[in-house]
Amino acid sequence: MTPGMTHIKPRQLGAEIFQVSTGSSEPIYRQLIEQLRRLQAGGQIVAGDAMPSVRDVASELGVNPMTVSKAYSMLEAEGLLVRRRGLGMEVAAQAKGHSDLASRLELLRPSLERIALEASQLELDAKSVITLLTSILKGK
Amino acid sequence: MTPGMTHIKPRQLGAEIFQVSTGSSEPIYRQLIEQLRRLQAGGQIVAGDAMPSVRDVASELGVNPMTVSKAYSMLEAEGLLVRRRGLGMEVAAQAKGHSDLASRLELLRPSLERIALEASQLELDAKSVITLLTSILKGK
Amino acid sequence: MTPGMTHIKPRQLGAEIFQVSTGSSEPIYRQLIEQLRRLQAGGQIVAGDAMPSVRDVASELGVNPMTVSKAYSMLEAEGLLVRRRGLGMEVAAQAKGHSDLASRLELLRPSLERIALEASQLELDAKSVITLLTSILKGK
Amino acid sequence: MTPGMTHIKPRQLGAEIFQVSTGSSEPIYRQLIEQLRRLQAGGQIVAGDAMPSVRDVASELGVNPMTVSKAYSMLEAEGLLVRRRGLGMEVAAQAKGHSDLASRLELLRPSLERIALEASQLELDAKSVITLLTSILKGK
DNA sequence: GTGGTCTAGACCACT
DNA sequence: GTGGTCTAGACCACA
Repeated sequence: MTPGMTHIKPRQLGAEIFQVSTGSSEPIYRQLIEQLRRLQAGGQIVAGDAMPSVRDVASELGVNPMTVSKAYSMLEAEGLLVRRRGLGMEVAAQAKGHSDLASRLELLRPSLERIALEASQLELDAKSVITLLTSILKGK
Repeated sequence: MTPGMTHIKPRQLGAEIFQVSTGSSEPIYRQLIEQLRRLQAGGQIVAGDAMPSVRDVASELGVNPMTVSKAYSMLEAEGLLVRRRGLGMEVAAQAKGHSDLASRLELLRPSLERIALEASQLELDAKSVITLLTSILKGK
Repeated sequence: MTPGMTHIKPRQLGAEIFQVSTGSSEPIYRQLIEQLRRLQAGGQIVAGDAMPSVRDVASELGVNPMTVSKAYSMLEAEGLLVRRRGLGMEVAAQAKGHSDLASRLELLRPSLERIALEASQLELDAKSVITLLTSILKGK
Repeated sequence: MTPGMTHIKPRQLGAEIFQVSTGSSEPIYRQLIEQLRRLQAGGQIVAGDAMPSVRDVASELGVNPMTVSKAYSMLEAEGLLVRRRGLGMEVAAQAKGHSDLASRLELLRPSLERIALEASQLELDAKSVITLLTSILKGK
């Protein structure tokens, strides 16, 4: 491709964008839905990106295709994905796109409040919790 | 326990020790079980403490008494609670009791790892996350 | 029941509120969804009414329970139904309720426009179409 | 056909004879098939008329050429169209031709019965429905 | 009893 | 190849 010539062609996303824990009590299809919402809010997937096929995701994760399909369908109903008949799903143009930092932090707030509740039940001081979280965040 | 201070009569715990979110996909009975485990590891409930009655907890939380009863039964099977016929449940003497700081932190690690995953999907930097968590922990 | 004493108890809806044509190309679950939306807009089902169980509807219609469940889930996601854990689904309080005549007519407009298109392709005059529709409407 | 008026050369139909809604759950190829059946029953297309090319219809409607091709093939199998090698499809001589009014009305009956069902679910009175349909039919 | 989730597998519509 | 729909049947969470 000649430098200076930019092909604005949609990206094909791979099945590895998803990570599920089958042991969790959270339903798999819901894990997929919430991950995709975050990836979209974080700007890691953008309008026009082609989603990995239902079958690819299903075989990669070792789950039934219908489980993935259910997640895709609900994301389509919610407007985050659009179906291209016979071609697959892609990220909707309508999708709000990369949110600003404050909005994204707000999406994390409920999870952090849960942490705070658990920490208080465990009688953990703020410093210990922060230290551990910092090391986990840095380790990634 | 402060030396010189003797527990003569067991403490009666109130239903407010539990907080559940009925909207969550996590089963209510499991929320109850995990909260009680944390309260016990954190030393906030100790051997001999009388648990609030199934009926009180159920009405306080607005859930079905069977749900609370199921949690209590599973905690009894696990050895954390014991059933005192005619008196209700109390925290078992056998219960390991207050764990050390490192052990309690380990109980929080899975939740923190989930936070790290969500944060990375939201493209949030460590500093912002730490700042928000700190403010939430301090606010409590 | 003593006259003058009114029990405001929620009504239990029967499976016969639904009619599906399995031969149609419109998916069964979607037929169910759209029928329920109309019944609600028409005020024939109101907030608090208990929906017939998934199993009842499935056996009455001769379809798989998952098909009915899918319709119920999507109506729940859309806010028209709420799930009462262990008890079944009921019409949401939030549901807008009986719409006014003009709004309900608007819900019928797309179908009527389709009729107009088909009639024009069949070279049918307005009078004949109106006459036939009138007889069908009266026959009900 | 007016006496004295002779069709010497077949008419070339344009792609605009078709109208599809891609959002509908009704398959596009079926929408095409049914529209053509109606146009033929209504006498708007007659034996010998040349159908617009698959490519024209596809680009005009924004659908895949295979979809149009499939509809044409099924109409050919049904005998309504014939394939003229190198020239495209045309309306078959064998086609029954313009049906009488009663027959055409019967083709519309199923759609009207659906209207009646929807109207009853919306608790709409016959008069309102008739009034709206009349205005739509007149407006066209 | 209620609905929810998941699987395995079939068939369909569309590219 | 893509996703959609449906079935039959299993197991779970909750009342």
